[in-house]
Amino acid sequence: MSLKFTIAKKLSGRLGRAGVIETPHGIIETPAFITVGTKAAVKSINSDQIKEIGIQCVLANTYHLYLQPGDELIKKAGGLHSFMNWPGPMMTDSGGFQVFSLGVAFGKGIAKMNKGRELLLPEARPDDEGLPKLVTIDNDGVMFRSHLDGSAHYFTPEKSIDIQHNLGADIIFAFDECTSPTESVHYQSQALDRTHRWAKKSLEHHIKISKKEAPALFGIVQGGRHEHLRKESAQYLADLKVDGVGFDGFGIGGSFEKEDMGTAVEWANQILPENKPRHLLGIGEPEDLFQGVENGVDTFDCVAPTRNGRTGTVYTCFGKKHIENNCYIDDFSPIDKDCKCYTCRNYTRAYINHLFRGKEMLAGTLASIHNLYFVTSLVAGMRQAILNDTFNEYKESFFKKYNEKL
RNA sequence: GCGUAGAUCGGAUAGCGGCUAUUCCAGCAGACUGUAAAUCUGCGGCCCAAUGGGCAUCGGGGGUUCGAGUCCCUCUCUACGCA
Repeated sequence: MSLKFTIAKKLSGRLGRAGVIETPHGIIETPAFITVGTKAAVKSINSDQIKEIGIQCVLANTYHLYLQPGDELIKKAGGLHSFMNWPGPMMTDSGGFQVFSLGVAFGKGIAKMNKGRELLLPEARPDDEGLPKLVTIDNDGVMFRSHLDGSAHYFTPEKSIDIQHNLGADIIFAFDECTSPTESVHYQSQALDRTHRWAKKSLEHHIKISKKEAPALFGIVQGGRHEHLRKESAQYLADLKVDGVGFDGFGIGGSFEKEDMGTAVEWANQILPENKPRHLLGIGEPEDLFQGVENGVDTFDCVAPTRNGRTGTVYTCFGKKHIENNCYIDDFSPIDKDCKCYTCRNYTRAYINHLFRGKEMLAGTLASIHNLYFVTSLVAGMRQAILNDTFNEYKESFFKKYNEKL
């Protein structure tokens, strides 16, 4: 519990704020975009590149690293920072998202963010036919069947915390159940009770095993798209104390209908204590980042910049583009002419188009560097705009171009 | 000239008398939000009163058959072998 958070300036009329989180491995100036390095690697990017992009913090994943190479091995390596040669701040996710992604969402087209409300209609819900069951939830924990080799693993809050302590990130998360928006209010409520019980167990166990250089622990707000559940969750976690000690900060989780995300975040942040950092889990498209910041989110992590980059979609100030499309074959301009990233300073659309068509590994690297720079800079710009009292202008001028879709 | 084997979408292939011609690659487009992901999805001949329907199509031509990419004849071309 070595986390200091200070607010430098608030966004007038909204919940947003600019601040600084201090961790044992350095500071995070917020709002900040944190990149995902699931298996102790930001896919296709090395540490020097992460640094050069301006990324302040990397989030790795408990579930994946527990399965491979094992948290004990990473502990033996001296922890994640040393193992992956990343000296800056780190977070680890608890495995709660895999309860969702390998569970209800597995193979059924339910995502972190969903478009349209059809999913909510019972008759439109996808069935389980022919799919392996990889997740079984009970009140004490979750049985995962490894997606790698089918072996069974039982995760409890205590186990997740143990693993995360071994991994050694600066900020760790309580074990939670990320639910699908297709679930009924009744189920969401039951799942929320479970997530709260696990939050308490996570905190208890964390305190019990913490030594001097213990990580900071964030509790995770759930509750789907229901105002009373989101608020109940925020209140419960805000009030939760074990031996007088509460969470160091909070995560906001869930799988959303696109239009529900902002309100769910706002409900939670109206209740969560102002003086502790709030992390919005798994959100990273520009429009969502703006919504998050306005509604009081300090940090975000998301796979979007790297996954999009690796699969040929690049962010530009005029919207997202498929760099592999044939209109870029002989386009010798950079991905984004105003971008200062390594990729845009040195390479053309034509070259990156060629790399993708030729299936060169460098394609994913260059596109990921650009996308990470784009998103990181976008959020850094939001911070600066809050500090300068120009947030609305910043937002307006961004979307004026971004939605033009040239 | 003779013999042998072939010719199926841009390329490579499957099919061995039966209804909707297979798959892969390339091509074109799309998706991706706490990473089952350097992955996945759709399209791929022509026509139309197009959320659907119609007509084609297996080198060319002819034939056998209720029915032919598939069997037969013939021509063309390709590869290999022999002169």
